[in-house]
Amino acid sequence: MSHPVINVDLTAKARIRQVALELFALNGSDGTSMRAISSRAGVTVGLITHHFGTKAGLIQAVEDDLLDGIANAIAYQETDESVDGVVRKLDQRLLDHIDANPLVAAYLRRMMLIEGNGAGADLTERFTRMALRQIQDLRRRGIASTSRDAEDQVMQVMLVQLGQVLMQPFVDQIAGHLGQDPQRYQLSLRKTRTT
Amino acid sequence: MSHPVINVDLTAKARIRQVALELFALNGSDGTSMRAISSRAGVTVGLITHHFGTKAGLIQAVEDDLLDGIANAIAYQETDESVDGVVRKLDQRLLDHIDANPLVAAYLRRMMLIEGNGAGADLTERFTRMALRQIQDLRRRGIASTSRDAEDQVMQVMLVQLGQVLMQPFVDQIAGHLGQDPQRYQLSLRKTRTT
DNA sequence: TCACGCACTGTATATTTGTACAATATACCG
DNA sequence: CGGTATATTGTACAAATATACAGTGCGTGA
Repeated sequence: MSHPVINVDLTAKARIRQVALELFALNGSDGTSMRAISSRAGVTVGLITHHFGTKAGLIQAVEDDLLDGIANAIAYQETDESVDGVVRKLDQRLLDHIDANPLVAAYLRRMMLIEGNGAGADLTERFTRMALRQIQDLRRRGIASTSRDAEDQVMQVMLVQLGQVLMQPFVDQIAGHLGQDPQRYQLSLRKTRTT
Repeated sequence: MSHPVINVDLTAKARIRQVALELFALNGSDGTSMRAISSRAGVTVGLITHHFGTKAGLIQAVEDDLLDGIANAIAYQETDESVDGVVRKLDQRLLDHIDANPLVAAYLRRMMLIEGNGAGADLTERFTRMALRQIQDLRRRGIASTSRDAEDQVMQVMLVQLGQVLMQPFVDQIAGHLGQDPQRYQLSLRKTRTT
């Protein structure tokens, strides 16, 4: 109920993006009006169109930011040396980043799981390509296993790691309705290759 | 592009419900206007309000129908006798029914995975309670294992069976973007009880 | 100082939405 | 046949929406 929760440390443009991500993740981009964004960000609607042109432009900007954040999170870091531990580190960094940014998780969930055909397909494709690029980068540096092909490794991290994160609220919800402790139930995914 | 694909065998009321489910599953209930429904169903907007009162009433009716269909599909049938095979049969019937009604799967996916807080929470709760009722019915008839508690069995079927169905498009989509054969990758879920 | 660019505001507009309602056709029952 | 309930239409309306645009304030560099 505390609507004008605005972070004055950010520029108006950044604040708009931040609020937009929040509302998009919560209610979808279709379900959030520019007026709702402007009101929560403490600006006028006109400023949004000034900075981002159109609503589609704002969505684009939000997704660019989101993907940049993930790319940075899972990028190569100097501390990565050992060949075998690096894949586990990659997985962990992705999970940490999503854990630290629940709005990112919610947005990805909405887009990747539901809007598979349509608006979300683009984001899913960009995410997939980005992950593939990062893994190929690690391979070029000789610090990611090359025993399996890169595509297989991408499927692994996206389905198993990301998939579990995306599904967890579903588990919690059902456990809640059954009066069970959600902590006791965790979903473990594995991709089975039917050769 | 063949918009007026109307099934004249159905009453207008049933046709409205059918078209509504289709559009709701595809674009969400917020994303589909009553005019879009009326146009595809070959009726006027007024008729929808006449039959269902309001848009919320239509959504309610669509979900009632959907849950009824599932309840019938997984209900006790005379052919069920053996104690051990009946749980597998229950799983299979749920999968068959969802397989035969992809729109139901799409609607459930949207509601249960995304709108967990909000509109979809109600449907998820109703679904969960219905599943619990069915399993308790089987137990009362003595044809479902009572070694585990019913809640555990519900979690099993909902997370493992339903969860896999809901996630499959996600797998296919990523595999498609990686140029892999989606058939080769299947997601297998299992719930781990961290006691 | 002044002119220019940028952030920002407020208003106007056309479109879409859900709902309400009066009017008409149709079927059904005595 | 007559009449009443139900199915169906068409129109009207207020609210919300995205976008466009003309204007205002302000800092910065020449």
